[in-house]
Amino acid sequence: MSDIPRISESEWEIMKVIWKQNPITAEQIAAQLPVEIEWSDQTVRTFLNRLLKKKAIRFERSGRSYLYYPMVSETECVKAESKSFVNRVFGGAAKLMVTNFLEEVDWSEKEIEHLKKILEGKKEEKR
Amino acid sequence: MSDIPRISESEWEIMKVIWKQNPITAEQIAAQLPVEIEWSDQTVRTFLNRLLKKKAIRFERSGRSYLYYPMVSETECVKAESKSFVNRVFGGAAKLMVTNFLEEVDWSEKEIEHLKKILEGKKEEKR
DNA sequence: AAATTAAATTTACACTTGTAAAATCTAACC
DNA sequence: GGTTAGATTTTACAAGTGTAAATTTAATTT
Repeated sequence: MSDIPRISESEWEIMKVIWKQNPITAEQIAAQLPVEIEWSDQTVRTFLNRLLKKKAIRFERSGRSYLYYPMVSETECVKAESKSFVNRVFGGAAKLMVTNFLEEVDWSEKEIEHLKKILEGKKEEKR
Repeated sequence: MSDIPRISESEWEIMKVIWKQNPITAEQIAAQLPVEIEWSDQTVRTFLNRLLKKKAIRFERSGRSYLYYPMVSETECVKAESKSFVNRVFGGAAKLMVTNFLEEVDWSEKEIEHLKKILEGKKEEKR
């Protein structure tokens, strides 16, 4: 198990909806896509079929329509995609990447405290 | 200027070499790709041509071959690609992403200290 | 049971990507 | 100046993507 299929950019949009709520029908998925996405219903169904073929999702028939379920977890996919990204862009140096982002992002004081707390926790673990 | 062309996974490999060293010939690029990449010379040249077409690089003739130069900076591209990644996978929540990585990665104590220092600096900036 | 109709499946088509082979160009050498 | 060898450019082709329209299937309604 768990070799994650490669999910395209558009397919990610679909997956995010399914992960948030499932089982879910094609129609509901179309309705819950972010407003800036303007796909015809057919387009949504095409992506659903491709995700089915890739075994990223499955369905059960219910009345005249299908109920879709994820077959891969969001965590797995996030991990796989992150790995691919870090490899491509940072040559695998996840640490460089995080450092980069820590510096780029505009953190509030509260967030800074939170991050420091995480680091403290990490440090404890090491003992 | 500076609307970054979309650079594919393979093209990134080429770009990384060009960024590290330029001007550079096609042959040198092929030679400097990581060992695990086994592309024929033709393949490398195909990617070079695609990058030329996308205006990600340019060339100057030198003797019988070309010298290639980047037209987009690594920083710009890293930023663009990071943005696309964070949008796709974390719905734009860079902070969530960083938090995620902070927790996932196995940091050494030294690194933890370094990160904390960065955060301290960030905090200072806010005053 | 036939007709209707909403949903899924198949087909379509252009563009990108991975992977080169074939063709062409041209700087250099004789 | 013609030949050649090395380099670039063009062409190729299958798989993946974005975007749907056309077709088929099957649950509902009459």
